[in-house]
Amino acid sequence: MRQSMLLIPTMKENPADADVASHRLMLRAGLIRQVASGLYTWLPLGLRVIRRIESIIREEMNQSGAQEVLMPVVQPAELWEESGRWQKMGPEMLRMRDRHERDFCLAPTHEEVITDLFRREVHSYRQMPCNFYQIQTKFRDEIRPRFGVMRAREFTMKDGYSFHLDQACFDDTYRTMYDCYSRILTRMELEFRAVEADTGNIGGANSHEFHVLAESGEDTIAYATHGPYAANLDKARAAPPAAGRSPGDELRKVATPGVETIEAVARFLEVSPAQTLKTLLVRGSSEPVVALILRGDHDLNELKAEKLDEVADPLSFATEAEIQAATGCRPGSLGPIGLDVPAYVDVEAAALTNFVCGANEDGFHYTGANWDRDQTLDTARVVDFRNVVAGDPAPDGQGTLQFLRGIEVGHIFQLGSVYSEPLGAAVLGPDGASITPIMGCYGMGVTRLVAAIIEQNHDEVGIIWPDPVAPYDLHIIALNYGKSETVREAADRLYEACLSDGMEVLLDDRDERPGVKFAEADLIGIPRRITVGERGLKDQTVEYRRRRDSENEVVTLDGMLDRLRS
RNA sequence: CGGGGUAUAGCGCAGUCUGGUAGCGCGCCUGCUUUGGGAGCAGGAUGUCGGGAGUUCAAAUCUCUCUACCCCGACCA
Repeated sequence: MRQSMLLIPTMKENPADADVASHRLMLRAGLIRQVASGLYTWLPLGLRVIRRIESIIREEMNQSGAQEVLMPVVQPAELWEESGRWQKMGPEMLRMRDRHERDFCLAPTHEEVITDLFRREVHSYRQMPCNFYQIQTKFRDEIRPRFGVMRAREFTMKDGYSFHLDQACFDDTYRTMYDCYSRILTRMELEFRAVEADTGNIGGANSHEFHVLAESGEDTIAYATHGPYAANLDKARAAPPAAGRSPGDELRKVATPGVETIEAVARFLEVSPAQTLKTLLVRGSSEPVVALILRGDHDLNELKAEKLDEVADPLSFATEAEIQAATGCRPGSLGPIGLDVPAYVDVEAAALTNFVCGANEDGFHYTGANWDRDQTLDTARVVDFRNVVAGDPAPDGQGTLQFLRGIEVGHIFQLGSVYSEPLGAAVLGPDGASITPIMGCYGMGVTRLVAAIIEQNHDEVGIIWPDPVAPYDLHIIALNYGKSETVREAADRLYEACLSDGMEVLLDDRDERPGVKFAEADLIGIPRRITVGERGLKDQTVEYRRRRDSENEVVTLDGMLDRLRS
């Protein structure tokens, strides 16, 4: 393609409202333009990247035995009523009415439609298993779109759905998809991690998220320094604590006037926060409030806590008034000893001896407190509900946990029969009995991948596309193309040679000054660049350089032509 | 939804406090010069100052109101 024919509106200055690198560079390099919050137009360069990502995904999915379909973006309410999600889905599902006053939605996902297809068309165990996928637009009315296409409302996703007669067959396909996802991300030259993830309300043993590692990522992932363990912080576990010292200290009630935070208590009593207990009150599922007791230096993991039987889901903290009503004291002086509400104790908090905790009386704390001697510990309610911290022992004992930031670009998990069951999808088995299939679901964010790739591949001056996803393979910079006959001839020859070789090549034939061309070439980030100028052509040479490198290689024009043809 | 912020030329911003008829840089157009890292000179075009209402002789500026967008917290590919 001749650059003079392409709309690549680059920007010299940084757009005011883009503060992550990928968003800034996508705007500056003319890949996207915002239309409204969370809605973007993809310009020619950006679209080419999407297409290349899609074709890698397609190749790998097809090779893994999945078949491509295309489902509608606009879907009838009836299907969603069958699954119960018309009611269950919140305002992130955009609903609308047609001219006949029928309800529709813009699809945030496609379980209902694929299950509907399956139940209509697949009737025999002989046709099983099935694995479908599509690459298609999703719409989710996100509360707060941000970071450009990283979290847009309209986005492109590869979503796949598989159907199985039994668990073993599902497990097999799950593994295949896991490997497929790993290959896709590897082919894009991304540094990524597959991590154990929260399965949400669907359950099932298997769920993995695929995270592209980036400081700007919205997720925290924990990984073991000397083993395979890796998990989203939401779900990460640590090895249980060793037994503590034997209790020896005397229980003492000390005055701590006005000292209410863990930091203040620890400073005031000259102990480490790790030697204190923190007592949080949240709303209960049956009781008005439930206590969650953690070690002072640990944070509550809200997802884990939410799953505890007696804790209300979704999790919500008790207000100060509710705390006063339940305990007669302010939040800063709570503790387990003599506390008259149901309590869960985190395993690490349960392992403490001679600890400091609130005395359930304003302005007082206990020191030298011990479980069982001073307060009975209900072992049935000793569970893990804290966030792991860096340095915790890995759950399998292989090293310690460390943190990384990640961008979630893929998620695979088991759906069980939560869609096949209510929608009545079933096939007949060899014995004539009806079998409700187990389903798997496999998502990958295509447009998010564009941003993730840039997060990992850029420098101060622009994008550095990895070869497999670059919008063009080669950028020919023709200096003074409009005026110099020699430059034009040489550049055209190179250009034609590339084209006839089936290479994707961009020829900068514009009437711009060299500085402009170089700066924009760096910004756009096409991985290989040939500079054609009169200076080199005097000796029949051109310059070749990879975007990642800083040095030009001088090559004869004929040598370059040979190289391109080979 | 809660908290914070912004809205002035295509982009980035000043002007708003202290009302007086809109400006800077980049970009765009024309001409000349220049041509290996975002050129120089000269000339030029472009604004319902986010919308509406109000106060005033006079509003980008003051008041009220609506809207859009951005940032920080709960969702997710």
